[in-house]
This record gives sequence, structure tokens and C-alpha cells, in this order.
Amino acid sequence: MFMARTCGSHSQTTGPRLRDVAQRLFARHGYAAVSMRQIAAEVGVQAGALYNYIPDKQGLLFDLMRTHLEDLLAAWQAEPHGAGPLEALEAFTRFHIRFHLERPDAVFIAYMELRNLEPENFAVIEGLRKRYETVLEDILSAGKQAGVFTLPDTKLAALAVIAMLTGVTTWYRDDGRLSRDRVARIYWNMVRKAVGA
Amino acid sequence: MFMARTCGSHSQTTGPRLRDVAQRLFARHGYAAVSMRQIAAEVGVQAGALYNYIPDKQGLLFDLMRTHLEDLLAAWQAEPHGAGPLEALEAFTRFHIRFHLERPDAVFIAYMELRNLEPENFAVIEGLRKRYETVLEDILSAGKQAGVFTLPDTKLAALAVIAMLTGVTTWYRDDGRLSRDRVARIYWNMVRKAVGA
DNA sequence: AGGTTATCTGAACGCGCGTTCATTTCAATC
DNA sequence: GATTGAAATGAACGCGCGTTCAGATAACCT
Repeated sequence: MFMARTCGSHSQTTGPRLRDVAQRLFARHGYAAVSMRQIAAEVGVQAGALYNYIPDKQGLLFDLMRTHLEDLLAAWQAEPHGAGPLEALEAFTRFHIRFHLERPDAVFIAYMELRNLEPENFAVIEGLRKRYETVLEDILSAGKQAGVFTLPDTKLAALAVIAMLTGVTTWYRDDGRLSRDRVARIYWNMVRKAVGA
Repeated sequence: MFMARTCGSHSQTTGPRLRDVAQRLFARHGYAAVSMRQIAAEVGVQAGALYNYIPDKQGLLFDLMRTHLEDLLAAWQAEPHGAGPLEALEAFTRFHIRFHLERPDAVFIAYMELRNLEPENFAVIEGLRKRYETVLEDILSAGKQAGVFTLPDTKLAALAVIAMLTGVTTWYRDDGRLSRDRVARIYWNMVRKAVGA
């Protein structure tokens, strides 16, 4: 009675759409609170069809989180790092804010759904997160050694700065008082002072 | 066949136990992922008995969050604020870290389960959260006016500082490298520099 | 034009969910 | 020792869950 394929468009699109929809719904309502049938409805398909693209619900969550963190690390690699530690820290600050504000849903999921990962999946995600923390820690460490930064504890400073920067995603609105650039400038100002440079 | 009450102890304890257990499980696995039957099992009771103490699951979540935020605001009122803005900011920093590290589960829930609140409950919780943010904002504002702090944007600074301080709860471990006092001291150092004092 | 294959449907599976309630149990009171 | 009433049981309610799969469908290939 109904069409097995959407008229005029290849089902090449169902895979990406599934991930888009899942990302939005997981971010909005939480992984545990969203059903496969809700996702399927928004994709425009029956629930069973989703399993042509994912092994199961857990695999879908894991894939979203892993992709996000791999994108994050790859994007930083592709970013101009600047000459010295001070320039690197500014680059990191601006990069982090820009990257995170561009994908609020993925960020939300990566920070909030860790506890819904099965142990082995959790280990992978946690490893990627650690790698990103190390990026900042290395910058701070180099700057401290070069006498550019004043830090009582490099590791804590890295965690503090990342928490501060990531916090932007919880309140920033595109139609708000400040532009992204303005926010990045203000935060860079605070970060610079916090590390004693 | 089974006892309706636990031998020797009044059921006076079931209410508090219910909240304790729910808080721990919600923090660990998330509100949507925890069932009333799981909570009941840990309390040592059948699921139906829980409804002698709560209206429904949503009411339980709301009660946990409201109580936590009211405790937070009341505890700050009872705290010695110090003489000037600089002293007040130091008091706030140390208070925030101490209070949050003492109740990691409640903190987790208050930050992660906002999206599982029904709209009217959300409004109440959001109002309490705003009131707490205003506490810090007022301190920063006074310090700026007094020329003690250098801040390009008071509101952003307040959000940044709170995000930074609350971040402690995501990594701090009692058996870790640093004591709570040491962590508080290091963070106060960074906060002080970040606000230009 | 006809066959192949990727894709989707629709029904089914067992299960656990939040919540209600008549009944039972037992500490406290008289 | 009988009465009372708060507290807990255990069964039941309808429902939606994640997942599977045989069968239907339509785009693609020759």
C-alpha cells in the first residue's frame, strides 16, 4: 500500500537523516527518554528500517559520540596553532568556543550521555576526551616551562579552562546580546589573565 | 507471607531512604533510565509503597532538585560573606567548591536532569538557579564599581566562573592527588587573576 | 523487459514501565 | 487482649519499549 522508498530520492539519505534526527532528539530529551519509534517517525520511516543503518540503539549513541570527538580532534589538528604558547592558547580558546557553538547538540550528548554508554564504549569515548584535554595541558605545560604562564597546577588549570569554555554552550543564543566573536574575545581575555599571561 | 514492616524499625525511615536511593540512582544512571521498581528494591520495599511518600516519579525528581537548590541558597546566606568584594569573591569561591563537593549526586542531577522536568517545574528550578547566579553577579558588579575587579562583561564573568568552579565535581575524587582545600586554593588563585584582582 | 537487490513495511515477540488499589500486616493505643 | 490506622504487599491495568523478520516494493542493471 505504501511506498517502500520515498519518491524521487534515493534512500542514500536515510542514514544521514537518522543520525541528524537522533542527535537532535537525544540532545533535547536524553538518550534514555527517546524511543526508536520517535526517531523513525521524524526520519519518515518505520522503526524496523532503522536497523539497516545501525546495529542497535546503543551503537547509534556510540557512533554519534565517537564521530563528534574524532571531528573535534581532527579539526584542531587542521587549525593554525600559532608560534608560541600564548598564541597557541589563544588559538585553542577561540577554536574551542567556535567549534562547540557550531554543534551544540553533539556537545550536549558528548557531555551528558557518558553514563549511558556500555563499559567498552565508554572507555573509547573517555580516551578521546582525554586526548583533547591533553592538547590543552601540553600548551599550558609548554607555556609554564617557557615562563609565559604562571600556574600552580597545570592539570587543574587545563580542566578549569575547558570547563569554563565549554560552559558557553549552556547559555549562548544566536539571537542574544553578544556575537560569537565578542564572546570569544571576552573569554580569551579571562583565560589569559587566569593563566597569568 | 512477608512482613509489612521491617522488624524493629519504624517506617519513619522509608521516606528519607527513598530520597537518598533515588538521588544516588538518578545521578548514576539518569532519571529516565531508573525505574520505580529499581528504587523500591534498593529501599527494600515494593514499588507501590513508594507512593505513600511521593505523588509520582516526576514529583520525586522535582523535590530532589528544589531541595538541593534551596539548601544551596540557604547555606550561602548562612556563610560569612567577608568585608569587601574581594573577600566576598573568595568566600563565594571556597563555599561553592566545598558545598558542591559535599553533594556530588545532587549537583549532577540539578545540572543534568533539567530537561526531564515538566515546564512548570522547570520554571521553578530555573528561577532558583538564576537567583544563585545573581549572587555571584552582584559580587562581581560591586567589585567592578569599587575598582577592585577588571571585567569586560560582568554577566559573562559570572557564568564563566560558575562553570569553572562547578567543573570540579566532574573530576574530583576523594582519594585523588589533591585535598579539597588545596583544590579550593588553586581555583581561588585562578578566579582572582581572571577577574583582574 | 525482466531479474536482482537494496530498502522499507507491518506485525509480532517478550518484557518492563508508572501507577492504582483491595487486602494484609503489625506497632501503638486503650 | 481488642481496636485502630499507618504502612506495605502483590496483583493488576494498559502501554510502549528495542528488536526481529517474512514479505512487499521500487530503483537499478543488463
